[in-house]
Amino acid sequence: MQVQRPGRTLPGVELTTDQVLDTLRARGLRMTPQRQAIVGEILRTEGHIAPQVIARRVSQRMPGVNPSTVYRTLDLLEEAGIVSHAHLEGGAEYHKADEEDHIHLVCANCGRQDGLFQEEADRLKRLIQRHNGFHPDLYHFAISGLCADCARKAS
Amino acid sequence: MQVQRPGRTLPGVELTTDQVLDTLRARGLRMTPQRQAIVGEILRTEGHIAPQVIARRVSQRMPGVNPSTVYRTLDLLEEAGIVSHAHLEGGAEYHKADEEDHIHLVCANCGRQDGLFQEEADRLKRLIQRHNGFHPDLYHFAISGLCADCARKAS
DNA sequence: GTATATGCAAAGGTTTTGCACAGCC
DNA sequence: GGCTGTGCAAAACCTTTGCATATAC
Repeated sequence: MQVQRPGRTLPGVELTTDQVLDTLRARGLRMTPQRQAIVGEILRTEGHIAPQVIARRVSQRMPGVNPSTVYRTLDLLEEAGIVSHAHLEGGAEYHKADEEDHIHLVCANCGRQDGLFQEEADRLKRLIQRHNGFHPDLYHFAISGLCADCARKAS
Repeated sequence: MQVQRPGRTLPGVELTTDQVLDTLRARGLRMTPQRQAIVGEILRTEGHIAPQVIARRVSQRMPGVNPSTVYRTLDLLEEAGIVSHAHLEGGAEYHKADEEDHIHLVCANCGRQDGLFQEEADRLKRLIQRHNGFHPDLYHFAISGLCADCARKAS
């Protein structure tokens, strides 16, 4: 039984830099080298990544890129529906919007991350909806807890 | 069907300043006027409260109390198991540890807050546990979404 | 050419830390 | 009296904003 990463890159839903470029152009926005680097960093990341980490990595590849550019680009990519953010222990982190069906399970002890499958997520959602008709967005906050290994050690 | 607040102060589980004092003493810690004010603010709050808000309210009642004292006290109260923090949209917020059975449902649109009942929470927990034996702590992060009213308006 | 993006610098906000003094036990 | 706790000030972060300059289209 493997835990670590679900690795569920749905075939055909893979986002490319070209698609991003098209989406930006359609909105009258421009694809600059800086944006390419930022988008590339996110596309290359499986799961989520914090703005500061993006800023650090991007400025390694392309020295001089300012953090403010990263933050502005993230806002813009989110408005364009290309990325989304979720709240994890250390703050907001970003991920490809097409990975949104990924509910973050984070082990509070070892930091290991896992994700629920769509079917499991749907069942959770239905259950919560029964409470006063609340429509949950289970992707927006992580779910903290203990992974099986850490839970075993703890007990 | 009332949504707003569940108001579930379990009878008999009410935490008092005296109990807090005992817990601190047992650890060789002291009860100062500042700590009394901070603890009082948390006890008086139903649900959760942000550190900055505690700092503001406390310094209104007792001018001169420094934010750093608030942060240090919160850390200490959390270590002592008196309070816990949960992550909401605006960052970490604190609540009495004995209110931990309160899962935060937060409407992303109107900010309205609601909570799941113990039974509902248990069912969610069991469902998630089936995934790789992950033991979720559903109180640590809020659950974002749309309340019934906002969901209706949105559709 | 022109509107959009970027870098830079500064400001804003929250949280942490070091240190001398105050005060609880 | 001694150890714990506090205020103050500064620093450390992260993030936002204004503005002049650069650049994608």
